[in-house]
Amino acid sequence: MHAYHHGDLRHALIEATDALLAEKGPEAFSLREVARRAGVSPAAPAHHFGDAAGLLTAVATMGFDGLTEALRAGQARAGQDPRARLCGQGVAYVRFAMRHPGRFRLMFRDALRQNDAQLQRAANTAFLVLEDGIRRAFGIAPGEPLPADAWTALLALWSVVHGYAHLTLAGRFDPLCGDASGRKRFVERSLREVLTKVVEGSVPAPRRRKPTSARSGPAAR
Amino acid sequence: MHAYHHGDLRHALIEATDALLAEKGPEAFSLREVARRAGVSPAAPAHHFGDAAGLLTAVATMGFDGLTEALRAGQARAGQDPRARLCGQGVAYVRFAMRHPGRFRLMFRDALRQNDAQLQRAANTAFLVLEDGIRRAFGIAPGEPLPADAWTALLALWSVVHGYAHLTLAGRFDPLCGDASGRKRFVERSLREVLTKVVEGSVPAPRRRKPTSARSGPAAR
DNA sequence: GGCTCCATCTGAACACTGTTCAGATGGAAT
DNA sequence: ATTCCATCTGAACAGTGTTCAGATGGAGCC
Repeated sequence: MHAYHHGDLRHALIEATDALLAEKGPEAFSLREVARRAGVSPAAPAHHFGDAAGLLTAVATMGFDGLTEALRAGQARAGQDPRARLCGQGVAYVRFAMRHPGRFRLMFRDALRQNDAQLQRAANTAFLVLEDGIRRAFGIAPGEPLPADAWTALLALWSVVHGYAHLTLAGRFDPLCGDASGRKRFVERSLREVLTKVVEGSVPAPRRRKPTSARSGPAAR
Repeated sequence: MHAYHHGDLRHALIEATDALLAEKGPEAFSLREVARRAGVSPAAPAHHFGDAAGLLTAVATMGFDGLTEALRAGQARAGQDPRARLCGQGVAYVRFAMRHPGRFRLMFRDALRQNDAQLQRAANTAFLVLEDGIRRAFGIAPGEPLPADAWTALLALWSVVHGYAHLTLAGRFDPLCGDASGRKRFVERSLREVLTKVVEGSVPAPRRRKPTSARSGPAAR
């Protein structure tokens, strides 16, 4: 009954791709394999995504949306102190990468359609969460351009979490922990220290208020 | 006369691979294309490298050797101040990535034979240059284990340069500079600031000496 | 109801990939 | 001069992404 007009094959293909990515990694991706898993002919995906790159781009877009959500949650869980919130974002960034290694690595490949509008929007949204955190910490209103110090802090924070995530996934830290099994423990212990050092080095401490009220002033939205 | 026994086909294949990587990137690598460029049958590489992964591993190993050299040079060019030397290494790391994007991206793929002895040695050697810089800055003798602060600084520095390099190559900073053409200028301007912030935040200032002698004391080798 | 339309999916084809393997080749050691 | 053997070929196989004419069947219209 549903050999044709599968329902939403589009969604099924995206899910199958994500599953394949999760268990075999992005290098082992195969369009035919995905079609096989969705129980469909190898030519079927072309009609929905045009290309293998099209399908991968859709999955990566979903990935960036997930990252955005994770960053927001990590930020919110960290309380009100702007620097703690930035650390919360950083931890969330790396945790996201460790929880979805295939997805994460896919998101920064050039096998994607880099000029796809949806992808650009999703990636930019994730980036804006970080920028928003920086604005808060530096007391810059949403419209204003960032001063040099803020740019530097933004780049430093983004680079450090991205590098940490990428190096961890590439197994480059494995000789430092207990060879890939204690990886999680190692990350939980060392990442926080790295983050606080970087944040303290490039983001100014919040202006002292009486420790009674938690509000941070009229600059914050 | 040289249809057979090419001389050193091994070397020719490595060079052809590197050239292909430079102009098309690692995602477009093809063993047959490399064989074609070396003027040889598609089965020839198998005898020297066994596998496509074997050839790529050899190229990546060469890449790590080059990175080691670049780090040493960048460190030496920065003078005697330990923190300046660390910044010099960081700049060299990112410049290496920008000069050899394909090579660099290949070096952190999992299409390699990660347990290859040569590769591990080469990668570890590059890492040790960075560790040596940290030892100098913290005044830790080569045999001694690193204290927690030094580990944190090492991870922070490595992560930040790696993340910066990777994000730049992925084009993730292009919206921030003049869309991919001013990339070089942007990097030269912002990287240094990022690096000094991170280094100053996680590496202690050298103990004050009279500004006459440049020697840094008996702790340094 | 019957009808047409059209997005959706198939099946076969094409060019390409990595890998394997029996055999040709020719330099080097005997 | 002859044997040996690392080196390389050519053909084969399975698997890949992509294209395209045609089958399928739901949705909308008369």
